[in-house]
Amino acid sequence: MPYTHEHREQVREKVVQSARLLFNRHGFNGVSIDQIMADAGLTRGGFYSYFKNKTELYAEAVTRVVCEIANQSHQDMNLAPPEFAAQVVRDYLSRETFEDIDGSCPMIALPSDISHMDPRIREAFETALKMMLDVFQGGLGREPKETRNKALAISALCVGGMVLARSIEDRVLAHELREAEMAAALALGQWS
Amino acid sequence: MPYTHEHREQVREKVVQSARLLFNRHGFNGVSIDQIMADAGLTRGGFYSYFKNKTELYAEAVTRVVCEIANQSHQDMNLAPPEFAAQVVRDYLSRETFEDIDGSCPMIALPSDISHMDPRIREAFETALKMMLDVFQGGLGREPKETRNKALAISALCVGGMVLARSIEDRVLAHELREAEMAAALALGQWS
DNA sequence: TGTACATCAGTGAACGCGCGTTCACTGATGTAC
DNA sequence: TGTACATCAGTGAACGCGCGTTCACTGATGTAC
Repeated sequence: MPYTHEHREQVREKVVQSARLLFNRHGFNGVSIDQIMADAGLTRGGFYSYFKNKTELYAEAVTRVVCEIANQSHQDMNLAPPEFAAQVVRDYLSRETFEDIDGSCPMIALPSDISHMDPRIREAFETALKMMLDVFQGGLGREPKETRNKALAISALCVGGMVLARSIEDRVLAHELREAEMAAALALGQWS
Repeated sequence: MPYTHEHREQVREKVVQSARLLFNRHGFNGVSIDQIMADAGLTRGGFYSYFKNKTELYAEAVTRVVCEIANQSHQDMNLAPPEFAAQVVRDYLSRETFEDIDGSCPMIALPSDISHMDPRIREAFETALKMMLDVFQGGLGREPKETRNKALAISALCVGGMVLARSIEDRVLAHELREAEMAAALALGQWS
C-alpha cells in the first residue's frame, strides 16, 4: 500500500486551501483548475482523483471558510451574549475584514468580482448609489454629520439587504429578512 | 443611402433591451451574444456593427437600467423629501422588486447568479446566515418578535453592507459606508 | 412610374482560445521476502 | 539489510465544447435617372 493515508489528506487539504484563496479573490469563473493545482504545487491531471468536478471543490471551499469563521468566533464565546454579538458586528464590518479579500466570507467576496469587471460598470453602480444617498439625505433634514451617516446606513440596508434576501433559497426567511430591513430603514429615517 | 437612421437606432435599442433582461436574469457569463441577438430577432454576425464587444453592451445595459429607475423615481418628485425618501425605501424593498428579476437594479440581480450556481453553495450560505442570526438574537434578550426583526436587520447591515462597501471604487466613500453601517448595527442592538 | 444601382444591414460559416474533463502512462512509495 | 514488486499518486497530451470575434458574402433598401 504505497503512500500513506495522511499524505492523501494533506494534498487534498492543500488544494482546498489554494482554491479558497483563489476563488475568494477572483470568483468562480476567474480561476481555472490549472491555476488551483499549480498553486497547490501539482498539475491539472491529478485533480479528478480528489474531487468530482470544479463545482464540488468550490462548494467545499465555501463551506470551509464558513466553518473557519464560525470556529474563530467561538474563541470569543466566553463573552456574555450581548458583548459577543457586538464583537461580531465590529469584526465583520472592520477595516481588516474589508481589506482581507482572501480570507473573508465568500458571500461578500464573490459578488464583488462581478463589479470589478469593467470601470464603466463600477462607475454606473457608484452613480446610482450616490443618487440614492442624495434622496435619503434630502429626506432627513439638514444637520450634516448625523444625517449623512443615517443616509449611508439606509442605503446599505436597501441595496445590501436586497442582495442578501435574493440569495436566500428559503422564501419565508427571505421575505422576513426583506421586511425587517424595510422596518429598520424606515425607523432609521424616522419615517414610519 | 439605404435603411434609415431610425431603423439602425431601433435595432440597437432592441438589442440593448434584450441584453438588459437576459443579463439581469442570468448574469454576464450566463448569457451569450448568440442568445441576446436571437432574442432581439437577429443572428450573431450583426452584433459587432452595433457594439465594440460584449463588455461594452453590458455596461450600456447596466447604465440603462439605472437611468430608468432614476427617471421612474422622479415621478414621485412632487412628494415632500421625507415622504419621497420613505417611498423609495418601500419601493426598493418591496415584494414586487424582490420578484421582478428582469427589471430590477443590476446591483441586486447580478450577485445572485453566483449563489444560484449550486444547491450546496446556497445551503452553505444559508447555514452561515442562520448562525449569524442566532448570535445576534442571543445578544438581544428574550422577547421574540421585536428581537427577531432586529437580528435580521443587523445581519443584513453586516453582510449586505459589506458587499456594497466592497463594490465601491471610491475608497473614502467605501469606508464611510462601512462605518455608518457598523454604527447603525450597534445602535440597533443598543450595544454602542 | 419603373428600373438599375450603390450601399450597407444582416447572415452564417469559420477561427481561435480557454478551460473542464479524460486517459494512458510514468515513476515514487511502502511492503514482502 | 537489500531487492523485486504491486500499487497508485501524479503527469501531461489530447479531446470536446462553448463562445467571443471575424469576415466574405447576400439580399433588402432607398435613390437617381
